[in-house]
Amino acid sequence: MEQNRTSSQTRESIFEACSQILRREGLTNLTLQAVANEAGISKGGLLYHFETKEALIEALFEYHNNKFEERLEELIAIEGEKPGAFLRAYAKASVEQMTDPENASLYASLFAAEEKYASAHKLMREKYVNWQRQINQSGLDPNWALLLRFAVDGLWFAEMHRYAPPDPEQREKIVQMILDLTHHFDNPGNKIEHSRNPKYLENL
Amino acid sequence: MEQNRTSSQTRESIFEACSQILRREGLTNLTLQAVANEAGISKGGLLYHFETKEALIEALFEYHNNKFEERLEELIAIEGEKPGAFLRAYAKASVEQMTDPENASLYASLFAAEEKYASAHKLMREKYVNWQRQINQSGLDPNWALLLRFAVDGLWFAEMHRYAPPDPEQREKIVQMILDLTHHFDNPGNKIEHSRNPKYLENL
DNA sequence: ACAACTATACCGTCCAGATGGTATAGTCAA
DNA sequence: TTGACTATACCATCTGGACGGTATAGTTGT
Repeated sequence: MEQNRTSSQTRESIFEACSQILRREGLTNLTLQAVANEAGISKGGLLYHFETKEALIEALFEYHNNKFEERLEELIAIEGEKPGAFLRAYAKASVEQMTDPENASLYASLFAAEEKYASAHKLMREKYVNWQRQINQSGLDPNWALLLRFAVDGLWFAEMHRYAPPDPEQREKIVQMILDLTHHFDNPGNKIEHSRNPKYLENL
Repeated sequence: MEQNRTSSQTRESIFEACSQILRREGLTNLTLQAVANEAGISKGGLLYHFETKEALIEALFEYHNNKFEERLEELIAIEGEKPGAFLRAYAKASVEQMTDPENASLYASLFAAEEKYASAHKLMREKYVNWQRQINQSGLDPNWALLLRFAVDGLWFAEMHRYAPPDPEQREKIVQMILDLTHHFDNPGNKIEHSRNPKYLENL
């Protein structure tokens, strides 16, 4: 006879089952029955672990977020304490995620799920607030840093939805440009003035 | 007796009905019956105009896309033929859309709908390919132009999902930065080299 | 002018299938 | 004994879609 799995093993297999279904068939086909089948348990067993579908999806978001943040922490450690370190780690972690072609459809489905499941959306918004706080504290001019965050997020957006994404070579060049640009405006005392030839351009 | 509306009047009211439902209640509640109620027609009448729900949603995407592109054309005309003109118009049109607070939830729902309705997704991907082509031809260095497009799209992304978006003042500053940055690298002959102090920074 | 006809713009009803969720009774290994 | 399930039956609700029918507008032949 097979041994019963532990609760945490089963939970992990449920998360992977959800992810597989989202990759293959999208959010529409993510039914409780389908998840149970994919995870090799019954629907009753699934509902033993997650009381509602919304609770399942919220936990799924936590699962993927934790993976991303663990990788982010590693990359932050590698970058050290230099100005812009967090932003560079954020860019690298984002690119790693989006580069995996299997992930594009998974993340597209997850973002779509946020529209339906308010708790998942709330979680993501809190994550972004937290990342934005760290971007603000990364020792760069806040406006410049935010512009670079948007460039990263926009690249993610393009890859995720396959909206005219760059080919791999161009993507690499652009990522390198973004990383390079985090090495400027290190002095947070720099004030940005807006004119035809603004100060933040002269400083480069 | 009341006069029948023309087909195009009814279609417009159907699109607006869809949009209102998406703004208020999201994609989950965008049912044929709900759309019919909101538009003041019956479900049968709705299906007279759109044979399937997917056809309705595809047409809804075309409706909103046309509005965006009409405004984009206006702004392109205002910018004239200068290098980067398209990118500036694209940025301005995008900001105009996202600035309207009612639109945030509408667009979030529309993007979520793309995950479910392949024809709508296909339409959007083609639009982006077209915009990207014009960005490439706008007289800026292609890599730099794409980076700026991503900054615009990332801002849109943040506003749409309410992912730690900037407050209005900061948003305005960042938009101004993006617009300013389209005035550089006017010479498409500029080649970008990647080093610790790349050429594209020296040129500024 | 007017009847005959056609096309358009709907309405109201019905339906098979799927969904999330509940309830219950039982299994089985540690 | 208890935690971790399985298996099955069931329910209320909702969904997109198909259908037959109807009212009005416009066109055409005479």
